[in-house]
Amino acid sequence: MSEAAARDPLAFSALVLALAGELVQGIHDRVGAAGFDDLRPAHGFAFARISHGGATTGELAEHLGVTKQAAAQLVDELVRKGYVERTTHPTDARARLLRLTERGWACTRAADAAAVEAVAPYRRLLGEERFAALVRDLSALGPRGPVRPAW
Amino acid sequence: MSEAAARDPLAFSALVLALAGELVQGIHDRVGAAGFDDLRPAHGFAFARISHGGATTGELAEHLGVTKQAAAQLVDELVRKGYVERTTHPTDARARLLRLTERGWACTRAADAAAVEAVAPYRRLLGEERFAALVRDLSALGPRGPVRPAW
DNA sequence: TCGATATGGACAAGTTGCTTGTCCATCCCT
DNA sequence: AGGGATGGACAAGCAACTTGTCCATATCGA
Repeated sequence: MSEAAARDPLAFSALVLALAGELVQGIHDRVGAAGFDDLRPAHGFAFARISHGGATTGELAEHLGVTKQAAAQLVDELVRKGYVERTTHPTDARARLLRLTERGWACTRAADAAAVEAVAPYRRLLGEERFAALVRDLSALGPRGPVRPAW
Repeated sequence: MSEAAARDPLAFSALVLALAGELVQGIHDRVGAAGFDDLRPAHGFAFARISHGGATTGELAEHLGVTKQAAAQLVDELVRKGYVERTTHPTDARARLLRLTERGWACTRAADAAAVEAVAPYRRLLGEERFAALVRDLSALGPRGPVRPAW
């Protein structure tokens, strides 16, 4: 695949997709092993948004690239499992501000540690210098949009 | 995000995932615009496997990371839409060998062209040299496993 | 060569994570 | 104050998957 990818954009895309899948799976597995085994990757993407100063269900929906009903359903589940709490919104009585509970924060920390471990083999494989260059170039590409594949 | 990604493996993973999503979506949109608008990205991943010398439903299932029932369902749809045909397997009377029809090949060619276009902006952004380095490093990471995110 | 077990695939039913559709309360603008 | 926009809840529907079961054929050991 290595040589093919250099010439074939389709293979290149598959490569990026497969890498993303491995990273997500690797993180998910480790987070599960750390005791948070009642979550799916999508929940982690939600955490990332909520932890960043709180969020409303609508903002979460946009961030995840799904309808707000789907986001509300996901939030329901997180509340029921004790990771998230709905508080009153400071400036909008209609909205509810989502915040992480202590368990939610613990899971976030576990995910951070899991990500370090999941990325480590790749980091080692390339060496620090080439890995840094990879991160730099990927960042330059600056993909923006929902963090979750939308298809 | 650029600077964060350099230090935060979680952000790095999100970056790779978002890029993969953009590439897949970009290819999918262009293939649809080329007249093959009755397909989903998963179908494309199936084409890639079938075009490579044919495949059985079971092999396809493994390649996609789903059960063979799911793969059979997907194949049914592709046959119904005229992209794939089931032929007898040369050495195993139980199995059916899947092959692309002419329409299937046309779609594969369209996907190739679409991938070139979808990748082009990124290629331009980095320049040929850095892009080649990116492909080389990604290839070196050598992710293997189902092409479809399994979660 | 024959019997036991494994494998490819079809058929059926159930699950789930999303969708669209509808409604109400609250906000914002004039 | 009135009217449209927005955040969110409730309900129903759907599509892509799953598990479970069965049959035909293949493979392997005695």
